[in-house]
Amino acid sequence: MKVSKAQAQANRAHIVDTASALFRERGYDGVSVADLMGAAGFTHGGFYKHFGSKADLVAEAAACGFAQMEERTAHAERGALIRQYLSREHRDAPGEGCMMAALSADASRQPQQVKAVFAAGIERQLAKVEAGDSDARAQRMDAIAQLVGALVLSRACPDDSPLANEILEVCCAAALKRLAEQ
Amino acid sequence: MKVSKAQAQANRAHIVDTASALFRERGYDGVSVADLMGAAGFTHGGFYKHFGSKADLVAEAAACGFAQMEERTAHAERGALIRQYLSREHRDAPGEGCMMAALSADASRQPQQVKAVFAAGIERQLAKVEAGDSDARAQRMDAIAQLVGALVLSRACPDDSPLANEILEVCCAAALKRLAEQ
DNA sequence: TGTACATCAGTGAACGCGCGTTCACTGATGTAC
DNA sequence: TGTACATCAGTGAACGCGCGTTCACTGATGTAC
Repeated sequence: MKVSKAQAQANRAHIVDTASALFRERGYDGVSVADLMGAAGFTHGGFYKHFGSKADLVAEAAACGFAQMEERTAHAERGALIRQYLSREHRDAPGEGCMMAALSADASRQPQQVKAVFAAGIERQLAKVEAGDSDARAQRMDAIAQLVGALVLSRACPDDSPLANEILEVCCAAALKRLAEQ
Repeated sequence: MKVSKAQAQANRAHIVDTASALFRERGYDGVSVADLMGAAGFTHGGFYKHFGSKADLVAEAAACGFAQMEERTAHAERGALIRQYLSREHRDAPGEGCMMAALSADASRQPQQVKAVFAAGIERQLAKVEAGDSDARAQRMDAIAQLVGALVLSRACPDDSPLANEILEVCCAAALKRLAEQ
């Protein structure tokens, strides 16, 4: 049963979108092609009508994840962004959250092609400061590292444990304090 | 060919040690039982004379990795530690490096038992400040998050790329500055 | 506009492969006398 | 101390299973006349 070209294109985008969420939740090795296609509402065989291999999808899903992140944070105020980033909700829903925190470690074991997508995504986060202002760029880089590290560490602790929550609260306070001082 | 009890115990420790390095390099899913046993100098079948399952080893190798980290950093001066932590050498040799940076994301997808080992390891890092001094504890937690985040982000960038190196340098300078101010 | 045919997104069985795990076997170690 | 036997760490073939990938097939879409 063939579908219209427009439908096929929409289905493809839906598969990439589903992959970008599942990969963030379970890691690249934690999602099989059959898992993914099932979650997207298809059978596994059709995957290769859209992608050359699972590895190809990994890079595309990474780009999709970064784009989604950027859309969602485009119009937020900085303090609110920090609070949301280091919230329990964000920690417990990686599938819709930050690519850098969810998949950087996985990306570091992927081909250079995938790492390039991550570097481009990180660079766009840094590019939110005025071009050429190297102090502002450094300050932002430092702030992002602290946020990513705090989220990653909180997620490594037992679910909703005191230490997991303490890390979020303490690092959120520290990040907000630096924002105020800046 | 049986070996002496002392030898068997040493072999077991060697397998755990090898696993703790390989897991940090390739992630939990990137190391098979046969890979590991081969790297340790054995055939795969003997694995189950020492461990109930691969999952059991994961928790034990995590504890071993944290213990190794603690030994290696026990007598270092703080500034030197920061410089070493955010060096290219550390970034490019995760197998002998920080457990938090290499495996926190993997740990977040592992059973609670593994997460408990990570929480205990993180707690021991925090416990290096005077007990009861909550400001010092918070400051240390913040500092650790920034270091872990910087290393994780640098590793996600293409190997030895300008951005990967910039992240290390900028975050190292920021960490050292905060250490001096404190 | 209506009809005949080619296209190709999606299906689901099947492929080889590497995984975690099991097991019969080996032979030096450790023990009982 | 010397001898006979039990133990069990390590070997390597074999197991079932799920993986990524392939392929013959389906049938609505898109196209040619």
